[in-house]
Amino acid sequence: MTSTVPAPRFLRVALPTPLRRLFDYRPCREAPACGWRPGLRVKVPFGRRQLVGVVVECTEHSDLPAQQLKQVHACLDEAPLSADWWWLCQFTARYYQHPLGDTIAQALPVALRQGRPLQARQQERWIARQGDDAAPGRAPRQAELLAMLRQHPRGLMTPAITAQGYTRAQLEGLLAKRLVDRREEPVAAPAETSSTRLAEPSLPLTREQAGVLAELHEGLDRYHPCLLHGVTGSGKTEVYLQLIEAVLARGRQALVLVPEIGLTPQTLSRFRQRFQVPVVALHSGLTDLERLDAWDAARTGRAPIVIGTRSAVFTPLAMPGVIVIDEEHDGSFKQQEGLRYHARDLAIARAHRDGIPIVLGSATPSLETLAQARGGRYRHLRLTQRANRHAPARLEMVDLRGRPRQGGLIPPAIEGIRQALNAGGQVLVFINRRGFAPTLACHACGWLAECPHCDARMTLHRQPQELVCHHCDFHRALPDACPTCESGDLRPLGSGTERTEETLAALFPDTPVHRIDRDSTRRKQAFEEILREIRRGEPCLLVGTQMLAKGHHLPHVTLVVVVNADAGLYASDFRALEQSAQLLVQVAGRAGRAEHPGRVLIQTLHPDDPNLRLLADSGYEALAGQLLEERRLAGLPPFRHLALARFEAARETHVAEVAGNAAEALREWLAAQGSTVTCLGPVPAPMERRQNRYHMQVMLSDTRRSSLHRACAWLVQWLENHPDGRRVRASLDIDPQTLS
DNA sequence: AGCACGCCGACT
DNA sequence: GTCGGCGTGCTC
Repeated sequence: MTSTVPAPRFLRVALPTPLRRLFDYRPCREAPACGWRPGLRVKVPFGRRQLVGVVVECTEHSDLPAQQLKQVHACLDEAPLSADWWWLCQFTARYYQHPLGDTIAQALPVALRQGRPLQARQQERWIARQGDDAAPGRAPRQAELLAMLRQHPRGLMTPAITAQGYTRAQLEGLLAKRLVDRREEPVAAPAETSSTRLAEPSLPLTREQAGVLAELHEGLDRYHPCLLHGVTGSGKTEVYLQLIEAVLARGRQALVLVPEIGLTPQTLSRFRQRFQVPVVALHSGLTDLERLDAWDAARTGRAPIVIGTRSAVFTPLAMPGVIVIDEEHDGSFKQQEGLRYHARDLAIARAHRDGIPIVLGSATPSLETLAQARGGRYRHLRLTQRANRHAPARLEMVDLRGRPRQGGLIPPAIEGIRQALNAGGQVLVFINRRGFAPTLACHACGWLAECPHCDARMTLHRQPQELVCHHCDFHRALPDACPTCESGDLRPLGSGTERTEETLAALFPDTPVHRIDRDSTRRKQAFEEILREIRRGEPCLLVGTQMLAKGHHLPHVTLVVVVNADAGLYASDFRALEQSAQLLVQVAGRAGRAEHPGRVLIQTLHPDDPNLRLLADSGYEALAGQLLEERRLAGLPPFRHLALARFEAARETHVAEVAGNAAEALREWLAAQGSTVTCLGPVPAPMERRQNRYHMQVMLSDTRRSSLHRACAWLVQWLENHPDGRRVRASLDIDPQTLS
């Protein structure tokens, strides 16, 4: 095929390698129909292997002599990948200072990264011809099949038909006799067939919801960032649904991002039940090809609603209409390795560029989002009333000091549990450690079970009985005697979910106890099974980690016990308090959704902690205001922006040396530039040794993103060029979520 | 990151 | 005598 546009001499290609540069190639003879353009996928020879890359630039010049350049092997696409997707890749690579090729690789479904053609798989739908009573002559099975198909006016897919015991040959027979039609369509979200969009009517709105929705309707045709700040049970989801209804009515698409744990079958079915149109979900359970199907359905606009977790922010949309970020404060929106992007922040950039509204929903907004709302940059929409009008559960502090503990619980808490169970309620015991006990200690000499590969204690597990490091997953058998003094007096120290479960089972032998943590729900479906059991409403005890706190409707829980609030409240990380407050409020939101107002007991060694008191007496927003003030004074986000350079190597001396050199070089450069950027460190990372690798970090901060960006760019360049850069693994975390 | 090439220990 | 440990070097 010849193109009217002359082929460029060179193609500059981004490839999935950690190298921060592009590679020049000569175009192959066969140009794509559209001519060579940025955004086309190409297969190229690279070293000894073949890689799939994306054309970034078509150019007449290369820094290398033409004869050194290899030729593109083949062009994989007929047209460039979506422009909005391409823009987002470039924005992401620039903002996070990550190699473009690797960014692209993250933003593409695996199947496309591997060079599959950009199209959804097809399936066949068989439809009986209307108003035709003709029979297939002397073919009884075909007649039966035809009768069955006539009962399905919209037709059936091949697998559904063969599952009934019919064969392909019978279908082909009917087709040859022109008694049925065959239609090819994409597997995910086949072209829309229905004219009505709603499958079930919208719920009536409260006055508050209606007001919020009216404000959202106002901004449908422009960039309109909104914080939807609604207490648990105030009906945020209904607002999303009705907003999306309006977006669909304009022929546009909605992208909904939810936390990792939030993409449950219930969430999905809520959307699927409401809307007649295809709802496509992007979650970790999809196969590579299913993901490609979904991606294509979104890209072509066949799927009006796309729901997914963090990585779904990269899904291209043919007609973007709105982005919704549910539980926007949730930490799972930030990727914690490699390309450390924040899906919420990228979504904001995307909405801005597309000129569409974006709704950030939360009962406990992040301080970043709250500051934007307070500064008037985001519209602050509030839902203050629970739809069922019940008062929220109050937080009650329980003083841990000097009280005997059983499985982490002290007598007043145990008494509270007994009362709640006697009243027919369910009780949720929230504990932030899985395993039996945080560690094993020798009572003769004080020895503690430590991980040989990390600066961390090993956690004692009972099922199965062993010591496990939660940082590197190292397992070891339980010692019979202390490795140091040979005493046999080894005892578990502290409590984890397993121990609390055991204690509760002994204290309340007539009540079922369900444990919910990563270990007990490892088996697929196990979590769903337990949740179904819980929803039946019989009195029971639930012991769990954060998994339980987030997003699940547990209408029969009337008491929540937080075993130890102090771990989060007094952690050193600058976001610890914010996150603990969010978690406590979310946990409290689990209690008393039914007829009873519900109680939340918080066990703490510091019942008079001013932050805890403020949260209990005045609520999340009051505490958040206080925390924002502290952040301002401390020069922390959202008032200053941070970037963290992490250094890691097998040898302690190497990390210290290289990180030191890098920081020193950077400081010199900053001084010479007269830059306002602050550079702290290097300091050892909070857990310096992990999996036998040593970690140090250098923190950069500034009030202006632009100067921080320049400083990071310089540091990245230095690491690239300096021989030191190759002796350690260095990575950059823009807007780090934690400093550990 | 891959994947090579390149020089020193315990095995068929 | 080989298989294989991971050190360093390159990829248009």
